Amino acid sequence: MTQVRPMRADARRNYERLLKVAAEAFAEHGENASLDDIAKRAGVGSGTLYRHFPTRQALLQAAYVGRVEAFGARADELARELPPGEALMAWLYELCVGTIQVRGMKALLGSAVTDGSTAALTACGTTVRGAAGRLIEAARAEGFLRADLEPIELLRLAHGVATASELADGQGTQIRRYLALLMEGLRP
Amino acid sequence: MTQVRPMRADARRNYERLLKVAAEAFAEHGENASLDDIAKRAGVGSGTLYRHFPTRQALLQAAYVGRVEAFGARADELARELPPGEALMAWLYELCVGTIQVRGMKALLGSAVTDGSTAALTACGTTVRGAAGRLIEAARAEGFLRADLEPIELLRLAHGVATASELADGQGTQIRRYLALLMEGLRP
DNA sequence: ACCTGAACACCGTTCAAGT
DNA sequence: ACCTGAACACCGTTCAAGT
Repeated sequence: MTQVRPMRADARRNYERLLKVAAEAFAEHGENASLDDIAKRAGVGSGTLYRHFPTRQALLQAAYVGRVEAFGARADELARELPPGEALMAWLYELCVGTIQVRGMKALLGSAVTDGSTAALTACGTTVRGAAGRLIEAARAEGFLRADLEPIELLRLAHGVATASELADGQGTQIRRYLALLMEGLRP
Repeated sequence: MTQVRPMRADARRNYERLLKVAAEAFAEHGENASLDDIAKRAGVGSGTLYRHFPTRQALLQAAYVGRVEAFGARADELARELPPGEALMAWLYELCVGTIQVRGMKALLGSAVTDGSTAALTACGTTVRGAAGRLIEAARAEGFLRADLEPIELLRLAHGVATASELADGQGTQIRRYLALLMEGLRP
């Protein structure tokens, strides 16, 4: 493993300010928020932004890792509170809500379940696939889910449900309905 | 009704060249193809492009109306050739393939089934909703489809299936599978 | 009536100069 | 080692001048 030397104090400060501002900017303007604007608002030169985050995806990912990991933790929480079928359903619902309502999240979660994704993105992908895998296994054991469905496939279909619901009214009012229709087709 | 005066010869020539070039450009670069580039390739000033097509959506729509109408005609063709359930399935399949493979089409079909769409876009929406409506009614009469599903909702869900399949491998190899899973959940 | 293309504002990205 | 910001290439959109 390559040891990561601690950042110089000013570098670390800039890094964190960039993340904070980026999260705000993506939330406000979506995944295409101006990078130049983010740098300016963080009080750094644009070169500094590129030094820390070479691509837009890298910044987007860094800005939202926390939220993605929260989804992972939430899966286990729901697994403790609810019976398997309901836990899976509740988690997918929350995931879809986040996909639509947290602007920028859709792009991130989308590429997290895309076939040829970069290694960097796989961090989010691993988290979310792991969480889904645990819920799915339990739901399957109870006969709520057919056997021939990979976790990543269910995540893609849920992403599709979020997309469909977004087309409906931009909010998430149809998520429950569309999710129920989908799950109906995924029974054993 | 407002009578539309015929265009001046040079205007009509430019209009058609723009459409032709735009269809190529969108197919090649997707819905965000450079408008400036389209104008240049069509041999007109950028102002001329804006005169004919005030927004990107207007150009996208004009460039692909033909294809959308072909989907409408194709629905009736399939209805004649196949039993209702299969006709609906086959049509949705072709629609999903188009959504993924014809770059730029996804944006257009998406906004055609979006809740608060502009009047201009509703042209595509009307065509595609009408076609879906006819197929759905027949499939429902034969007991292939639950009663509480609007045509536009099925179109949104199909759009979701296309999205999910796009995440899988960028091609359409998973469309049939995901569509089958969806339809399973839409039975009466 | 219609077209042209310069002009403006904006954005992403790179890199030489600076500390 | 890290930061800055000017510089470059590109894009969307408008509009005065031209036919």
